[in-house]
Amino acid sequence: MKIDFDSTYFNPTHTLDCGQVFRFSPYKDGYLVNSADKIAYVYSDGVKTVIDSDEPDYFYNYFDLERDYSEIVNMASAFDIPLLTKSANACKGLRILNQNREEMIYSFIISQNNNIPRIKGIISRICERLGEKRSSPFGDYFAFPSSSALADADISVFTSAGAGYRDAYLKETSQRICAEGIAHLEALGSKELREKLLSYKGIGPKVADCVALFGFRKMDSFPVDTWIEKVYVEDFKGTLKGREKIAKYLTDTFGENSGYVQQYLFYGKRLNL
DNA sequence: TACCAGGACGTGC
DNA sequence: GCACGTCATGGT
Repeated sequence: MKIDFDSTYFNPTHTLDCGQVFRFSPYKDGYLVNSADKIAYVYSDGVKTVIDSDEPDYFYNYFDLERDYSEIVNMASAFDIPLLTKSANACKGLRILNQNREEMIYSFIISQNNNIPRIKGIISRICERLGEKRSSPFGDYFAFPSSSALADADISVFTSAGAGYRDAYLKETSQRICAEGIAHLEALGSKELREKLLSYKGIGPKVADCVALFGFRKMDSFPVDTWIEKVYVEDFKGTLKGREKIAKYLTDTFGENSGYVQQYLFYGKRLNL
């Protein structure tokens, strides 16, 4: 089943390449996108962006298609910060995804002190080895492993996939989630969720903010990594020391718009706009 | 070779 | 509470 959307505010490249998602690959005129155990083919002709999937409802929500991103771009421009205005207008089609929560937890544990191409490779190999094989009109693929599959796996699976020292974090946190589930996280407010996430092995402030933002849609989260730290120093002329203090300053400044602003700035800085 | 990448943990103070 | 060393791995 296909659904289409105005491509001005839905650009597959911007949306997938901005660092919020790690499981996608070029395919024909666009990309194959994997989330949890699902797959979609997304492509654009410059006028319409099309989602082709057996799970249209899931991906309608996944790509946040109910939201009007013209308002988001206007909001970002209104702050009158050069990099932010430039990035928001160059990346009008960047949308914040609603991703699978457990997948976000494990993916961003892997992301720490790592780079995006390598993160994608590690996740891909873990899916191949522990995820269920599925078939689709676009070919076979692997689902993201369940927490029980991760918890039961020998730790060497993570190590040999390239996870390095993060192997023990994956093992320990998957065992905890396998035992506790994550349903109790869903009702929490941003602050309480962040605190709870920090109690998992391998989740620190930055990873917690990414999980809260991309998995739980807590838009008052502002993940501060090396790139945002660079933005803070170079573009904001900030003088605060320490990522936690910088994150507090940025969430105080941008409030419920933090998540959108963060992605524009992160992607814009990486693209050297 | 040393440094960097969507940092977090353990220890010492 | 804060500072600091350490933790795999691949690319530049």
